[in-house]
Amino acid sequence: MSKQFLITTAIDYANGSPHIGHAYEKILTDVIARHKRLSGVPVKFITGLDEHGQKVQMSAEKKGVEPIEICDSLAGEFQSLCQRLNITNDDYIRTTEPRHKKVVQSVLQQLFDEGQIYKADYNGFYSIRQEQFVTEKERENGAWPQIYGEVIEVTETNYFFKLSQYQDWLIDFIKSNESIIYPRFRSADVLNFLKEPLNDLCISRPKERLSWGIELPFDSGFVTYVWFDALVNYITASGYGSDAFEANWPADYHVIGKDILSPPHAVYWPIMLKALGLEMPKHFLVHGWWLSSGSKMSKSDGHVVNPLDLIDTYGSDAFRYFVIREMNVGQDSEFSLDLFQSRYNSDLANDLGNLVSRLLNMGHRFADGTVPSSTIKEAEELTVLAHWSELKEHIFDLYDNFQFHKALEQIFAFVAELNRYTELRAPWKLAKSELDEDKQRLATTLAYMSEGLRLSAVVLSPVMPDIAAKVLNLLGSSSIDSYEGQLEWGNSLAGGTFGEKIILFPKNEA
RNA sequence: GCCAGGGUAGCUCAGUGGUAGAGCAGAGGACUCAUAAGCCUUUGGUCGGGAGUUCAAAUCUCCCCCUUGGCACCA
Repeated sequence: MSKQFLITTAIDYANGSPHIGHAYEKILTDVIARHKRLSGVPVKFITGLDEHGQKVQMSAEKKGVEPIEICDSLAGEFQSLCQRLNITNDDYIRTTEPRHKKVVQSVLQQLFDEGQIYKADYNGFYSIRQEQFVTEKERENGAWPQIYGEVIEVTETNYFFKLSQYQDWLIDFIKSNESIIYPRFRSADVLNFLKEPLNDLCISRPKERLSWGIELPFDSGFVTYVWFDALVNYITASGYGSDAFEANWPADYHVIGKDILSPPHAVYWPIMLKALGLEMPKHFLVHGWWLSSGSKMSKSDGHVVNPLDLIDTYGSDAFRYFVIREMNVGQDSEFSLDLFQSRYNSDLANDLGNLVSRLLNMGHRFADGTVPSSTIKEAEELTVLAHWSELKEHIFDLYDNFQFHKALEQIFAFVAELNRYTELRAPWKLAKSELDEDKQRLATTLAYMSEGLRLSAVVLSPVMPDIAAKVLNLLGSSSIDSYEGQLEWGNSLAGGTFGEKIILFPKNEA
């Protein structure tokens, strides 16, 4: 089995409902996965849910239910989000699954046997109310802030992972693999963090404090805590311990938010893998956040609009288009209903959707519903061909370098070119002419509009899979599962049947 | 406080040394196949502030301001 392209999202934490950040990360990862598949690369795409820990246990107690009930419910919500967004993940890993527990315990046992995990006392200040340790840094003028309630000094025994011995190795590794973190400037955060000596990592919690977790295989009085649970999901889902693992690992991209790069993904995780003798992931793709100063956006009525509601109102492809078009991967981005509607109306409805409408209408009216052949090539056609040639040249470079916002901008500049071409040719005028050359121009114009739209649909496929398929069907063609042979300008649509006229992006009266 | 990202037209953003750009919004026009869409033309910016380097700075250097993150046994 040859190596697959392995791409993962961070797994979501089961302590709240999905929001736009969760949706974005999945869409971004899905776009990359789809693009790779269309490029002919076998892909394994993993996402999932992180279910253990204090917060889940506490909210279960508060609600008077078992923790797993909360997790099941949230797993349903997150998986349903994936469906609504048309996410093509190949696996959905939940950290409460037996396969995961098995892997976690196996790696913990291995490291314990090798002496890389040891037992030690931890002395610190513990807030009974918050059920967590607090640090000296949080003390204000010698007193603990009120939210912590009573704070007592306690000594607790725990297990520690020998993180610190790998510090020099990690610094060297990151410095000598500059491209591992995208965008690169994020490496500075990690190296900055690594300037201070690392402490060994506390990886356990006594069961009296936390029972909702995976038991340490070598001490039933403890569960493992966060890192050796959540991060390990990546190798669990890659089939660690089975033959499949070879074909999957290492990850090509871990797609994560900027908040969890350092230290979890860029420090703990590489060191854990190093200690286990496994290969390093090839890249971390670090995205920014959606800023929603406009999250309470409806000025007139003051209602708070949940961005995820837009999926149902406008369709998943419109939502996918918006987040991919607006976000410069790595930077933060602004979200507002106005911005969404502006993109929807002008790019999707007016430019793309309307172009499809006018083509279908004219195709039935002036060409008996059959896609004509192009028979002539004059200046107008040459301009369109040149534009496509230019776009074809750059579009995949942009995709491969995560410049999706620019890629979409350029695809829609090409759609605008098709609108411009249509105006120049004015097929509605040509249709009134009896001249043979005008009939040829008319046929050619409809053929060019069709072919231009076909090619647009092809390159839009990773971002708007449903719309791309619909457009191709309306042109009498069928949806694609590979770019191969699809990118050349030609006459392949000729003779096909135009679909019935349809509004691809209806404008909602608001 | 330290480190990093961002601060460019009303809005969202491109643009890293050589006469300020795009899309949207606004204004005007011709057209009519189309989702009152599209097309053409056009208004609009002392490029966060200040100083410096240079023949030339949005772009390089320094200082400052605003903003978003990181520097937590936080997920």
